[in-house]
Amino acid sequence: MALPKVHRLRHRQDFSAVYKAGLRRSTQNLTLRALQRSQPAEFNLSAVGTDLSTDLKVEPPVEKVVPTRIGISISQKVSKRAVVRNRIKRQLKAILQQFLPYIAPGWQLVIVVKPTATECGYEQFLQELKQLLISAEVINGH
RNA sequence: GAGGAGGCGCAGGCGGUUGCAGAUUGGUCAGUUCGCUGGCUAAGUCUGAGGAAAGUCCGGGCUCCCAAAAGAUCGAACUUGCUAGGUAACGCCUAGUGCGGGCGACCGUGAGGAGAGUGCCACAGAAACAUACCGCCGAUGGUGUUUGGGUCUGAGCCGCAAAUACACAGGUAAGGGUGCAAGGGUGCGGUAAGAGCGCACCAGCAAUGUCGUGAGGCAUUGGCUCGGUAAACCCCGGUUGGGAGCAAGGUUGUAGGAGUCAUGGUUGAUCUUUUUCCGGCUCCGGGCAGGGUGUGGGCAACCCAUUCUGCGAAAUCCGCUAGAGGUGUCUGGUGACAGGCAUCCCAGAUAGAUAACUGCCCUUCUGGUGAUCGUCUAAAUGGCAGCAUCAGAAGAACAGAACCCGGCUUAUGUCCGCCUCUUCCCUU
RNA sequence: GCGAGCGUAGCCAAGUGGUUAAGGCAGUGGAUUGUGGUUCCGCCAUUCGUGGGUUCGAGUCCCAUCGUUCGCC
Repeated sequence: MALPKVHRLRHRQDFSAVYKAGLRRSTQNLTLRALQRSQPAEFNLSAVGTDLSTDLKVEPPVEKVVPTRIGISISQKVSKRAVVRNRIKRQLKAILQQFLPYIAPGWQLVIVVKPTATECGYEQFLQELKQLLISAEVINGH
């Protein structure tokens, strides 16, 4: 289970924009940074995804659904072994795949993994992510 | 049966469902110079990590810059260093030589020069590179005593002889002691005492012969003998053009020049030679650098193309996966490897895809059941081993491509599998 | 991708190849004091990250390896 390309944050500016303007929530092993991107002005400000914004500009009355985009940040400080880092990323992606339908459109999320997370399992990540998304009010009222 | 040595292989197999990435074929949207390009999408098809992908310790390919290439001398760097071969190359590999270790199979080896020079060798010791502390000797020389001889009446004297004392000059490197190390070792002769001073054997060195492509091996002869350290500086030999690295570089964008009046321009330095290099001069032919705007025509001016320099953007495209490629087979070679033929196409992500669950088979282990032969035993309804079948468990660990290859090193095993050899014990 | 440094007691650390590795803080034993502090005297490294090698001798020199820190693009 992994996220399709549409729902991923892919460029450096995306991440730095979220870090600059987004809100911040954190639990023991994870940190969530989130940024709502519903205003069209913000599209122009952020130099990201020009092809996407042009698509929207062509037909402004039809509210095309802006896809939720998620990035996962995990540094070498968490673990020096690539296998460990990749496993954590895959687990987080699988969880987010389940939550994706409940997330309000237009959010840009970055999940930062803290160095303590090496010992955590799937269940731990599931709980913490749920907690984070609810506290940031990213998940709309079902 | 027990212990050991060396080498090779494998990284379970075939499917299913869901999901991700790429390719292809469609569909659709946008742009278009009508060639196509890009985005989205999936009814389908195909493909999707490793033996180390790792560490980045070496060697290359590839790309750009210093015009390029070849040679000579000097310099610099490498830190390469027994020999022969293999390789695109290597500090890698193969086969050998010497030395060291092991009963052996086998293993290790940073293995040029200390007889070119300099430095260092703490403490101890006399002395660490040329010296003598204790000791031994004191033949010879010196001094003294005694005896004899010579001379002489005698005292005495002596280039006299013998004996003896001293340990003064001196000799010695056997022995003691110190040390990692004290100038070959052992034995016999020899000597005042000793000593390669002489001889025998051994070690080492040199020469000659012989075998080997060679490192070296073997034999003979010779003069007798030289401290260690070069992973201290260094000397010698060898190798190398330097720098940067796929974030190279191309493409694209943008800014500023040049658009030719130079007599020549280079790789660490100097010199020489060559050129399908760049540029210049002379002569001949062509042109007065090209295209456009402008103008009657030209000049000027401006724009484009060309060329140079600087800057920047984006993870859009190319580079970007057909290669010193894999597999099979034959030939040559002791071998590393080379050659021929056939056949195959096998990841290309870019905040970075390869995952989750599951079915059958296979392998191993544990337990049960069954039949039959083998073996142990005096004997078996008992034990051991194999076979068939059933049930359960395990199939892991180390670890994730990021331009690509060749090595090295490190990590790792389901009590993984296979082969060869060696030592000891028991039985025949 | 390219490059540079550091590992020495619980902590901070010095250390030309030559004793059983200098200090400071901390710890600990004793003395001083009626008690505590101060002060004074002691003790504390089974060996210099690990494994090989060179050397008579290695924390130091060489090689390999592990960990860690930092720089540039």
